[in-house]
Amino acid sequence: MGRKKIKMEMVQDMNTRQVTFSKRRTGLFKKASELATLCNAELGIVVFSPGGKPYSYGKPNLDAVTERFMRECDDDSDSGDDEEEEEERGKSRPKMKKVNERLDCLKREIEAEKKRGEERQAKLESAGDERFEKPIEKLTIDELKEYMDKLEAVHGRIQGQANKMQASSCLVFLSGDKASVE
Amino acid sequence: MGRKKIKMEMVQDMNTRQVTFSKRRTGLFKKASELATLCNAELGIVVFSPGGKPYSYGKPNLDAVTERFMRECDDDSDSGDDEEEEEERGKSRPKMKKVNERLDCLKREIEAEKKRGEERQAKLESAGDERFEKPIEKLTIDELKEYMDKLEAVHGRIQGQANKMQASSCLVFLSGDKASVE
DNA sequence: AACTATTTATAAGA
DNA sequence: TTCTTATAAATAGTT
Repeated sequence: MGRKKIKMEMVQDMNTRQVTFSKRRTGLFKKASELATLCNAELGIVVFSPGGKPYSYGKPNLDAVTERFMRECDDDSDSGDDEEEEEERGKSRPKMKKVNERLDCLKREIEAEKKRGEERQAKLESAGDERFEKPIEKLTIDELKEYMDKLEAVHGRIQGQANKMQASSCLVFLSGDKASVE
Repeated sequence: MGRKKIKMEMVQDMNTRQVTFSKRRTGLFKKASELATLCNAELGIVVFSPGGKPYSYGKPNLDAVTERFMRECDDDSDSGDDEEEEEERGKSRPKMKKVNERLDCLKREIEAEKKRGEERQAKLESAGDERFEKPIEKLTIDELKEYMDKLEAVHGRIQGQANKMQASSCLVFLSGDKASVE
């Protein structure tokens, strides 16, 4: 439909191709809008120009159409696509439903993990200094004795450690602040 | 473009509307395929018939176009949609990129949470009697002092507790084994 | 971007 | 649904 009939193959001249794209994209979107209006149909189009720029049209809007299609057509394709390679069917489409399920699943995992973590943290905290306080009232005499023995041992080790440390700090002090201790 | 010019409004007669949809959908898909061929452009279309049946066209196939659009056009809409209600912009589109980011983010959260959890678990397990052994060598003098103070305090409390317990055990002994101690 | 000779799409009818 | 065809609409090449 023009001065001449053209062959249906890629337009060679880059400039002409860009012009053709512009004109025909406009025409396509107009046709789309007419179809939508006349038949009260929902529809969405996405096109990438030869330069890679995206253009879209949608009624009532692209998102609504996309979502509806994702939701309703996860498994049934009534499409007339130009698909050459059919092999990896079912792997290509994102499938929002699946993605959302996965998201929910991950969220639940996180919650569970956090809860477990908090419980451990609580235990840890109550196991630290608390160890020196509450439990004691509930120990038997024998347990107290055992505990005492441990304390004595630690006490001794601490004394030793403290002595060693004081000794080295003395050395540091004596050697002035040029030397460092490993 | 037919025997008569028609008004651009929804075709009233249900039957005629269905026919119009069929013809125009065919025309639209043909136009789309021509645009794709002539300009070597990727493009995808989804239409819902008045009866709710979905039809799609895509080159090289719908999924490729959808994914590319999702990936590249999360924020820039060069669209000419018929959107009436603009209020909830940014809430409607699923936005695969965002979803994928969110997914990755959640995965990382889980990993981090699990690691923290394991660390806590490890600490918990080694926090029992180990507390009395390994850490000491790595404490500073000040920390040692603080630790000592705590030990002294516990020591005292244990003594007190032991005394109380011995006292009550004496009472128990004196009163025979009929009485019980609270 | 505008023009226009031609081609193409399609409304109505069968 | 498909075919036919008079007519409306789209557009290739030009300016």
